[in-house]
Amino acid sequence: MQPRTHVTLEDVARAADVSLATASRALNGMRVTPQLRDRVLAAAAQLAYTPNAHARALAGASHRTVGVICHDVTDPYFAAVAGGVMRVAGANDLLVMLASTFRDPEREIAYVSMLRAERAPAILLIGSGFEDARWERAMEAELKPYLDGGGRVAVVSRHRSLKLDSVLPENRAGAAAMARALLELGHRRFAVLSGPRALTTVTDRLGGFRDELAAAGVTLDPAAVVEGPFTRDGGYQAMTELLARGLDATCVFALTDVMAIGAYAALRDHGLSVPGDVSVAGFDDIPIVRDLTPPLTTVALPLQQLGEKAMEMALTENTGRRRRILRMAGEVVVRASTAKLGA
Amino acid sequence: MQPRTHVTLEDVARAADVSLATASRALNGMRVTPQLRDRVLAAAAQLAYTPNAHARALAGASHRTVGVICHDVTDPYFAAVAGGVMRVAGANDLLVMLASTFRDPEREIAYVSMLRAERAPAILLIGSGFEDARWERAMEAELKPYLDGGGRVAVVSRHRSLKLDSVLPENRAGAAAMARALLELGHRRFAVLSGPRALTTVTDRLGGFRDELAAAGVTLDPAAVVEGPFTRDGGYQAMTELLARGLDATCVFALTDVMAIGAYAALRDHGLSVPGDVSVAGFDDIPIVRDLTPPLTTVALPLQQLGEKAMEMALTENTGRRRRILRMAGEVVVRASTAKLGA
DNA sequence: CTGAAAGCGCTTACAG
DNA sequence: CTGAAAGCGCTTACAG
Repeated sequence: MQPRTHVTLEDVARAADVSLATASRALNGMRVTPQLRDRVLAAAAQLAYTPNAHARALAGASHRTVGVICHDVTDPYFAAVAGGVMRVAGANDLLVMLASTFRDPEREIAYVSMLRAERAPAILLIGSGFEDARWERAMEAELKPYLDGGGRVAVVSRHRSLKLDSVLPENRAGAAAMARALLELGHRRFAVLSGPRALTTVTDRLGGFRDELAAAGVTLDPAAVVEGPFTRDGGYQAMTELLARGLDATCVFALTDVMAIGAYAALRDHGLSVPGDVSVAGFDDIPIVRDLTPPLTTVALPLQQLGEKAMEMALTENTGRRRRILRMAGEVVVRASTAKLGA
Repeated sequence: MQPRTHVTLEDVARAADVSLATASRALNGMRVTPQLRDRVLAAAAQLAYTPNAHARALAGASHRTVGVICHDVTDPYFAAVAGGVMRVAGANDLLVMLASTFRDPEREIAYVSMLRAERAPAILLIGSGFEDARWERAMEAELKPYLDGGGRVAVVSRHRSLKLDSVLPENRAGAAAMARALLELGHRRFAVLSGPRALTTVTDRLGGFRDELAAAGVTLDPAAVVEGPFTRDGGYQAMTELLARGLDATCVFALTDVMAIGAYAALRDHGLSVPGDVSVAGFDDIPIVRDLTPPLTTVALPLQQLGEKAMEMALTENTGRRRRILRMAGEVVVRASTAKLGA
């Protein structure tokens, strides 16, 4: 911005007829004679003074703006988590810089770099990491100096390689629990709407689901696992593809609620009913799935809490000698989208 | 953050054996002998140097972080608009500081103040303003010095009193068009799920709807207008209240899609079907309403564009002598939630 | 093209 | 408690 007429501390000090130091102290609530304090405050108000946050940060005062990087604010999953982050941030008088990578790994690294430049006291990384060695190295190259400089980083739902304080939804266990619940309902033939294999969330959920089925003697046909983007349209496409291949399953497990929503639409467009013709299950429990018809069976994650805990973690010093990991369990919620099959 | 070991420009200059000025110029892509430039870049990379954004801002370089204030990131409406904002911001290498007021007027003003302190080159206010004289005065007291200091402000869907560059959805016209569409379908008895009267969006949409009905000789019974928060649960409560009063309408108009979603749930819980027992219409066309059962009739607003245009407006100088206003029309999309009544 | 130096607006030891 | 002064890390006229 082209500063034109910015009121500075010096203006306030002059108006109150005190020194710069006294004006600064009065404004920051440090010990100052009440009389002087009042004069300073009055002058500041009168001049509509706002301190320059950059000057403060440069001069050593702590900066109250934290950075949050997510894939896409538009996605209900991230919106819910971000909501939790902002709640805690607001309660702590912190401003949040929220960046959307739109799932571009390069951009994610660029944002960390910008946040580093901003000297944000904390950075939150929300969302699944990429399983890509080159990306990991580049990310570490950014994070390392940031951490060395005293920066705090916390992560929600990340990959194993970055050794950071983390809030981890129990994706594997949640998917396994879903497998059991579905088996319990009598299903034996499954299909999966999967996301990009490069995402750790995908490998965890898919692995947990498949292994639990295997433990029950049910094998998941690789041809019944279709990959698509982690979006509503990705779910639509994947479901359509599955249908084109000749769906041979009584139940479709979408690795994400958002994908399940797309699957609903694809099934509807093909004249198939849920759960009459095929059952559908999801993962996450984003708020809207309760309002779908039928309400979606899913693995409920405490989404808002995920964000709150990560923010709290980043705000509190890690006194121990190793990284902190907070695991958050998911809970299967059986709703009307999954049919109980007769014996 | 307690800076411990921050690499500074001086470190880079020393490592490259050049002056501070040359290091700065090389890093900022200004004319420098290729040889020196290479040395500086190499040193910077080697040291993992990141410039201190605060120092740059203080020294007069423009700051690349803009501020966005919305009511609630969690709300699909704001998420969609914010998505548009972030797209344009990302394309311009801008970082976005996104704040959520959670609909607290005080907090909104506090955020503007913080953004002002950050010397953000632009501030976007997303969402309906409050029709409250005290609040307006306080807001103006923050905004005025910010604008005088060269700050840019653009607003999406705001109130009339703040004379700012604005992107305005045509709420009144959209609601009127919806009234016509509903009359066209044969409806004559209406109810409205309204939001807080203090929001300008509410007065516009409600007014447009009511006036258009009146023009057709249909009066909207005041008792058929129920007020609730602009949330899913607010819609649920309002619809429930309406039912308790003894619903005497063939069609319910929710001033917001999010409220309509709550209304669906309330109707379902009362064993009423849409549109069999009662028709429902909304406003906004948030992405999810296409996937509801039945898909919702609504006034479609170009949500992402609202955000994009506002960001573009804030990024481009207002050369004229008066504020810019960009009106964005809504379009009625009739889907399956509204029945056609026989003659 | 390059460098020495001033200055951006604060905070905080350091004296008094 | 108060004030003069140094310093935070850059950028940018101003000389050369």
